[in-house]
Amino acid sequence: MGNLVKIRDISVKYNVSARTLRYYEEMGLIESTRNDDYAYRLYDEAAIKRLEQILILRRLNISIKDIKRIFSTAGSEVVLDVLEKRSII
Amino acid sequence: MGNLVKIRDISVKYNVSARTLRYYEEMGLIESTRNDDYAYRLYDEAAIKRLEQILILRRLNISIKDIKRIFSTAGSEVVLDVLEKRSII
DNA sequence: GTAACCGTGACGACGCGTTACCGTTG
DNA sequence: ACAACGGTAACGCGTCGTCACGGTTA
Repeated sequence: MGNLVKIRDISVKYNVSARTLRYYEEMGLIESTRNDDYAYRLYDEAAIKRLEQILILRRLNISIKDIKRIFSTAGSEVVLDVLEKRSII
Repeated sequence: MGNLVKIRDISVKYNVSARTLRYYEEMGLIESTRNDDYAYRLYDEAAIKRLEQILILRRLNISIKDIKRIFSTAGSEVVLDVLEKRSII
């Protein structure tokens, strides 16, 4: 259930550099959990789902800032769901 | 009918620099007519409409290349019409 | 202990869209 | 004289790559 994944695993699985993942976090697009007894970034299910959406939007050439706006816009879940279901691009 | 407009008039009306307009043309986004007896760029209705669409898409942060792709994609007129009618942004 | 890993911070590169400057041309 | 032309340079921004260096984990 509480499946926490390290940055490298994410990086490999989604073919995104760790640098990019940290950058996305720095830009406020994604969040990682961090325990006190574990100094590294850990990603939960929600974060991973977020990342998948980000990657879809990035593939559509949408800028980080616009993605942020999309996430912080009410009703965007619908759009994101559509983008997820339909294989656009 | 055949209302041809000079670059400066376009520039003023749409608040776009003449340089940018030439750049758009160079990138293949827009076309200007050019008479033999008049060495300067002239824009017809179609070109102006094009430009309006370009400006809308640019305001949406869509790159020049993507705009080109949109223009050269069948069925994009619908999308462009929608964007025109609805005041997105 | 020793690899392999991750953290932060900084610097740099590249592309893009645009502006600024300039001499030239109509 | 006044536009518009087009070349080059430069800018600001965004998205990372990369390196250094030190701490952490397996």
